[in-house]
Amino acid sequence: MSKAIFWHRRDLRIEDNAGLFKACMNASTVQPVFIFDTQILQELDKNDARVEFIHREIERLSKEYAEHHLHLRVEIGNPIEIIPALAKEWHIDHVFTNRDYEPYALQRDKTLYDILQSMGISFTGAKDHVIFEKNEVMKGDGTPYTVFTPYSRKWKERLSQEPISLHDSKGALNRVQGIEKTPKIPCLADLGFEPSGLHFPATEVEDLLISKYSDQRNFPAKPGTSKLGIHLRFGTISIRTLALKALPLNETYLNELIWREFYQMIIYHFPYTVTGAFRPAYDAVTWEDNPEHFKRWCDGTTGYPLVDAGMRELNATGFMHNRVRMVTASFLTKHLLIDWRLGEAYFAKKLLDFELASNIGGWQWAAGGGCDAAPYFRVFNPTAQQEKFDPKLEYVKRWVPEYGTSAYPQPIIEHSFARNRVLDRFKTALNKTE
DNA sequence: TGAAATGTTGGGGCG
DNA sequence: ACGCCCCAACATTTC
Repeated sequence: MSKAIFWHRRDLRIEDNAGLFKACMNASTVQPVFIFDTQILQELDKNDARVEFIHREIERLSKEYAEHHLHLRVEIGNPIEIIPALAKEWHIDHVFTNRDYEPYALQRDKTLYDILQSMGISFTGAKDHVIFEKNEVMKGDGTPYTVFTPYSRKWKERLSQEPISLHDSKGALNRVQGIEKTPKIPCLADLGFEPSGLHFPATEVEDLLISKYSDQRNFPAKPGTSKLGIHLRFGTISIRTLALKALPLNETYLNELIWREFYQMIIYHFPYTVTGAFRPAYDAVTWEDNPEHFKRWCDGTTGYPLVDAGMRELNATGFMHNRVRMVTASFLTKHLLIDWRLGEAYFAKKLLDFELASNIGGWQWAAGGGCDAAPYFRVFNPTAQQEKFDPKLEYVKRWVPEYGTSAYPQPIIEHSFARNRVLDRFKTALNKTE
């Protein structure tokens, strides 16, 4: 008759939840817990929409549990203190959770593991956030891949050998009882946060959108992308469910899910890439870091319409179309010669779907110096990108209504000058360290 | 998951 | 008919 805590973190659902299923199979009492981690919250702005999103999903999750005669316990504070305190209060034998691979989480979970072990309590993680974890798709010689294409080939090969199976965690709830008798959820204000006013994407995605994804995804004016990033980030949809759906429909869409796992694998095996270039020679680049230029990039007033539209979309919605993410990142690093870390931090703050590994990977791809990055001499022409991917200026006009009038600023920098400057600057940096 | 510079080809105008 | 030039259009190379 063992008693367990199931600790929700980035898996805010009861369906197809690997760790929850494991808990229900190994204990007769399973008490679900969620903690608003003040270590994380204190870093954020008061109107950070992601906290609002989590709060909303916690309310939903709590209601779902109530339908299964369980009541989610919600706490605010430091998990390293709260989990052991609850475990003691409830005479818990096991703590189950789903693994989180970010550096902060790994450190936190290691500390908690030691504390619980000293109390005689087991702490067990499950694979839930990815199809294949960091060590499951490796080269023949046992070292990690650093190039996407062969990685994805091996990933798909492995998938064909061990098909995805879903966990009936929802059904398994019927096997267990909880501890809490009533739901109690803090309101957003209790957390010190306020509503953002932003709209959150739906969890549903049409088969048709996935099928058309390859053709439509590059055109930011079209609803070609699924916007499921935030749901994958917080586990309000299951990666297994999504991959099963995408598998027969569109390989290009599936590849995007594989990119996500590729970058998580990279950041685990090469943790220095959180702060430095995958190829360290690129850390020798001398950046301009002009604060006035950075501000105009953030505000979307560079005088390059596609760049400005992208930044304004980000500022207004917490989302930016993927094609435009590449264009804005390229513009900041290569045209303005501003350190990719500044752009990365800005995206981290603004993007609802922010995922550390993907953001780092994407920025290093754009700046050069990443693993499997575009060579530094591939410089996007922001005007040509607009002509190719938003030829009718639909997207531009949506976000930059004054484009084409005298109210719209002149380009902050001339294209061919910037292009020659960045080619020269990178070449110098790379020669220096040879 | 580029773009620009440079090279090649071939059709048409023209003397 | 022929050579020559021009210049799209496409291909290749370079950054």
